[in-house]
Amino acid sequence: MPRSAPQMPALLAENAFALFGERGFDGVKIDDIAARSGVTKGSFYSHYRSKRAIVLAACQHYYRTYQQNVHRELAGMSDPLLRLRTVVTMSVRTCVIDRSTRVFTTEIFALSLKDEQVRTGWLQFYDCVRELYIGLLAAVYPPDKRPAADEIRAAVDLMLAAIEGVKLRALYEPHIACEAEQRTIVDGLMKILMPYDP
Amino acid sequence: MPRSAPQMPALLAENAFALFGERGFDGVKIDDIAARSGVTKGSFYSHYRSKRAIVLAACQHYYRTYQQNVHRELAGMSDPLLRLRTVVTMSVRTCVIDRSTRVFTTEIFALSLKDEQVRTGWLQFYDCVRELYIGLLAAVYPPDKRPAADEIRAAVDLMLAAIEGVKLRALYEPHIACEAEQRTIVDGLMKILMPYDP
DNA sequence: CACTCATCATACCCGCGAGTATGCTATCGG
DNA sequence: CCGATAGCATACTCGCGGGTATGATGAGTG
Repeated sequence: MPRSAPQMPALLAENAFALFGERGFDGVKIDDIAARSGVTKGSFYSHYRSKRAIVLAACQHYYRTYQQNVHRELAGMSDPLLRLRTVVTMSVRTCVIDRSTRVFTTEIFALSLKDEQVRTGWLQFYDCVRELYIGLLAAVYPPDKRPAADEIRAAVDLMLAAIEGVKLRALYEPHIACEAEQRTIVDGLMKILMPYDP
Repeated sequence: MPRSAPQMPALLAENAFALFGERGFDGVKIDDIAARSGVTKGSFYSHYRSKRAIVLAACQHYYRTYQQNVHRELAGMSDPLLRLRTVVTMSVRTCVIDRSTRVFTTEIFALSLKDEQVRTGWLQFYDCVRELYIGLLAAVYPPDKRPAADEIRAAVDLMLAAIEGVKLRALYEPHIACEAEQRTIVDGLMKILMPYDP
């Protein structure tokens, strides 16, 4: 077998993700992805059947990376409130502050309008994130003071909706998407999750 | 001068808006827009210089139509709370329930990533809407019980952010984007605007 | 050492759709 | 009634980029 086989599909997906985040799906050609991975178009097509396939692969790469980062970060952390705030902070950093990811996810939404598989992939990821937040938020309260399950769910849904809104605002008012504002945003989101606590 | 001159640019913009809402910017060819307007590509280009130009024109058409609808609806209405709720309801109907507008605005966001003029156009529109909401919300309170200006602004910002989130969710869970759910959504948004009132 | 087959490179094809060149036509000023 | 011209149609060009055909290479296998 040739030189660089086993990592190549993953490498292509990773580079595709990076390029898509820079220039959007339509702004990236197969040749670009191949070139950045040190190969040419011909060999690209021996790993992926079409452009759509690499887009899907890039999505999977993003979903996997996100989850890995979350779980790595949470690994040695036990205080429930801190765990919650950590994940909120990560979400803000990933979805709002980081321009590349913002571009990528915005493009996914536009693509979801036309492509069912992209849509279901994102939905699955989104469900995971939502369940994660529900678990983290529930853990903050002692069992006897814990709000009803549907209240928790509603708070999480609202918070996730607000993140999308903030992400959008960041697109138009870039000054809110900087490190300095991060704390303000996180505080606002925490307040949505726990409206009656400090 | 020929037959149907003066309305043609507006007609083209209107049809472009409709088509973009059905199939997205890339899914619509100049020929489609021209055909739907009863002309051919040749004459299209005597009104608009490029595809980008018609996209901009379609955006302007959307912004103008939205504002006209709002002001027409509010015209004979004086109760402040009802005025606020009316506009929220219109926003939900326009942005969330109506699939075509949802597609159109989602595409605008993706395009805004690449095109400065599209971005500034949207920003201007968004500012108008925000100021409109701030005025409507302030009017609900009697002057002596009115919250601080920045509290009102924060509530409006959060509500608008939540609309974006709901719009996004509607893309993935279409069942929430139906007439039946409209009331629930509006109630939720009103609660964000006025958290401590019935 | 031959044989195989996955990986990769080179060189090509081709459809699509934005934009253009050119000429027709009907309305309007004179 | 007669040019002038804006609005329009027809028929083209052409670049771009996704996808393919074909052949080289070299690592594992018997």
